[in-house]
Amino acid sequence: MYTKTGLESEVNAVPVRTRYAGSPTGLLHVGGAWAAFFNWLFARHHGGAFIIRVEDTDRTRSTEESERAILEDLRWLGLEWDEGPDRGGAYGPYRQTERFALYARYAHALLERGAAYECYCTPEELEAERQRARARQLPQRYSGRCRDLSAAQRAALAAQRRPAIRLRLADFGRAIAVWDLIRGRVEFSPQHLDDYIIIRSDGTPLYNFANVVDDHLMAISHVIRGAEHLSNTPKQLVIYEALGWTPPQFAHLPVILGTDRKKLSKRLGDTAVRDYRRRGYLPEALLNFFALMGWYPEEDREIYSLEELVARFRIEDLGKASPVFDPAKLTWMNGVYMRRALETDPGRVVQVCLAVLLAEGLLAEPVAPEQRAYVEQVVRVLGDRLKVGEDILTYGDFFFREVTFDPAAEQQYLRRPEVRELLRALADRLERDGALNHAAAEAAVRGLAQERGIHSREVIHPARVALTGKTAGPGLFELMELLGRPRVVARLRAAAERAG
RNA sequence: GGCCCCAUCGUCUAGGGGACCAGGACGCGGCCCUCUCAAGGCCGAAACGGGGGUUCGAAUCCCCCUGGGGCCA
Repeated sequence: MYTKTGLESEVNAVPVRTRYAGSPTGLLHVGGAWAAFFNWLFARHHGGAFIIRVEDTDRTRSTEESERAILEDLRWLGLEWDEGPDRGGAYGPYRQTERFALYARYAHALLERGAAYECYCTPEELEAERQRARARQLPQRYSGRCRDLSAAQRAALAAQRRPAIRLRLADFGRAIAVWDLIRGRVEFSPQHLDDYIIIRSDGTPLYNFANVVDDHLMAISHVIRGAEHLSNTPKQLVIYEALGWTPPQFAHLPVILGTDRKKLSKRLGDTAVRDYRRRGYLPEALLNFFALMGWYPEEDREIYSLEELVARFRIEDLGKASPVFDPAKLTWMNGVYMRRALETDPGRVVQVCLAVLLAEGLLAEPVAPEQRAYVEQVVRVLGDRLKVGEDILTYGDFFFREVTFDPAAEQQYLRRPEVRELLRALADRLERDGALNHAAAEAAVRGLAQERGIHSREVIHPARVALTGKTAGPGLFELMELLGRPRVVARLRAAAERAG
């Protein structure tokens, strides 16, 4: 009955159409972005269409602002879609709240065919039922009380309240098999399934129903979604059959986990694409990283261009096990892309860093050309230390604001009796000289060290702390040149005051 | 509680009966480079959850257990 898919069958004549169906109840989650990416890859690989559908039936939690933010982040990632709420298409509307008439129509079709029935139980009664079942450690299933009401009973109840609509499922009579492109055949026995509500008494549709109606009406050929929906699939298949529809092919992706091995949650760090965007990650790095969760296009290789990923994508190659999201590896990968951009397109790195500086309030819009040029210089000096945009702050904040002394650094290099005098002497030397460029800075520092008969390190380390507040960072002479003589001299003298 | 899914280094994974005393990457440790850090180079520690089978032979196939995850308006 449900066998039309077949694992080994090539994608058939049906045009490939995939979709990302998210709820606009917050920012785009990395798990959602990951699923969206695989849908996008599959569609692009097959020259098909990628569709965005907004599942906003939960009106209390859905917002337009969230929808906008999600679309914006998807676009930022580069996952352009062919149809969606903002650009329309032949299968719209693309928001579920605009499709209620369709759900009502098919719910009634189900009712007429006897595949669904009206249920007059109240949410309170049902909740109480569940509580009792839980207390006795019994399966939490619907009693079926309204399944076979007589016309008279129904009329009596209808006089009092509006019914919900339930799908008839528990007495379906035979096993339901899901053919999953990743997992193979998964069989469910309807005895363990429950008559479930497809339309609430207030008329709003539930996920398992709206999803089926939309996927069918939008001619979705491949439903690629998280494994949390695998148990929903048999319930959905019953609707396809009752309505005489051919179901799409299914592929259930593993669920991305946090380092606690639980579903990725905010407690353990950033989980929204927006978080990474703000911190100065590159979209192509994010996508490359996503590709390596649950999939390895080739052996012994991690860096791929988008084109390569599109060309290689095969849904059968996806893994079944749930990957743990590892931000450290993402950061490493972003560094690879940043270094590459530094060589081929430094303007991009500047752009990413600029955004961080603006967000931090260290620069304000509009950014003047000379400010931008200054940032370009800082980026050049910081070089491959910039693994993510926000590294401009971790390694170079002192280029944009007064020095903040790292306590450990100060303790190690400024709390020495001879340092106060040494920094003053360096300031004196620099003040005497002309322009402060790399060579002049080096000459002054090395000259001072030689004069004192000490290693240049003895001057360099305290000077770095004096100028930057840190022990780590760009080369001293480069940063001195960029800082310029007035700031260098002032900071050396100020640090001398603190020292000793 | 019921049903379903999953299981190789800390993490992402390669592996689909002999090519594996298990390969790559991140992270971690050491060394080199060096004014520090970063990058880079070299080296290293680090895994087939357990138990039964099948087989001449199992990380690879089957079963059980254990563990993790998901669904049950």
